[in-house]
Amino acid sequence: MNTTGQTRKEEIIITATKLFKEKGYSAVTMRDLAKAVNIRAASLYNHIDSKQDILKTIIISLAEEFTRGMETIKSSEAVTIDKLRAIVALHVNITIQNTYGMASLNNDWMHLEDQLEHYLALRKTYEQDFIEIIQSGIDAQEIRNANPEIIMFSILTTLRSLYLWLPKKEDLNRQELAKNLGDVLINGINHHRTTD
Amino acid sequence: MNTTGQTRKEEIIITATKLFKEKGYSAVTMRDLAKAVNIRAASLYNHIDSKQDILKTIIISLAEEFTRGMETIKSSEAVTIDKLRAIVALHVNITIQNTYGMASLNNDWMHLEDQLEHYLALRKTYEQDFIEIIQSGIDAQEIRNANPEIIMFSILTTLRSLYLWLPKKEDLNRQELAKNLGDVLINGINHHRTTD
DNA sequence: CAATTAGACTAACGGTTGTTAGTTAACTCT
DNA sequence: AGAGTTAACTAACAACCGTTAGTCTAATTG
Repeated sequence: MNTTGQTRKEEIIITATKLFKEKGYSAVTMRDLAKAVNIRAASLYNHIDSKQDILKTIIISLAEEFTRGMETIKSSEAVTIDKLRAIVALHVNITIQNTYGMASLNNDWMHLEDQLEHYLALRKTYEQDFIEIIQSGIDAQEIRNANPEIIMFSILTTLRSLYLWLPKKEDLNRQELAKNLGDVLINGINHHRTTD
Repeated sequence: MNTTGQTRKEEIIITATKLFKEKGYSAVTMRDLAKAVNIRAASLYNHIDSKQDILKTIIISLAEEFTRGMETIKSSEAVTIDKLRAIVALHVNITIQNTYGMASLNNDWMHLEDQLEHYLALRKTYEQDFIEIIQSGIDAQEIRNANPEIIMFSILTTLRSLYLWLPKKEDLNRQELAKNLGDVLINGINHHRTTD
């Protein structure tokens, strides 16, 4: 432990996460990472097992966090619109808390080796749960009868890209952002709503 | 020219674009690329200048295509909603025509070297034009008075991610997709529209 | 205080990287 | 038919990759 309350291992992983966001997993070398934490490359291995292991730690912990959040939302009693708002808030919260890691989750998952299958399973389940929520909202005539896959894609890609954009809007607090974003995603932008 | 009507150089660039989509620019080696076009790595250099040059070709041509499309839309006489629908169609069309390239445009632009500034300038202008269209729609009370940056972000990230999702929906034709996606993005998904 | 440990270091490994040089065989054009 | 061009090849380059081995020093522990 140092004065900032984080271990060297944590410092290495956090620094790696930042570098991975900037250049992608493959373009970051262990010497890059070492220089960023002011030690030699070989010294990294006193704290971590491998480069691959860093990526695994970043991605799997995030993916499992999303999975836990979705479980809670899925099993709640809320109506569909509120479940969707809860999903928006879930993404906003996780992204605020780990902005850099979201880049790896989105762009570097294919470089997972042992854990690739596990990750893909988590993602598939997440998307299935998402679609089921939308479908039940359509059935209850709570949301419009549009293609549920298009709806999910539209919302989910926006939420997955939050990490790109959120750092530029540090003035917005997370409740406000989740509210505004939820409004736009759910109610659209059209003032008159001509196609109903 | 071969029987498929494409030069060897075009074949190399198209193959590279596919590989870049799957693993990212940095993780694709010239030997990977050579194997995929059934020649030796050194032979690639009879057709292309460098690995970097391939990336430049992919990204800059796409970015300039978007810029030209935006110029046309911007200078048209259409109302805001129709301009936004035209932007959706622009992305759908370019993405259908060059699905793989969109991955590099989204994820590998930071590996541009000489052309990085040029790319960033194009992107900045594009986003500014986009925001101006939204703002004039708000002023004309055509679209809701929400944060124009959030609106742009929400729409643009969805459109930028189309390449991830479009290949799975080959049954949908492009007009239908542009229509459905435009509906969802512009009119939202809420059946009742409670927050107006 | 002696013994252990944690965490940095240097040196080096086998492999891979993008790329160049030089060669050769097959086409194209006069 | 001869000259020139195209596009493949082998061989090799210097640099860089992730990682290991072994060493040294300062802090921690019994």
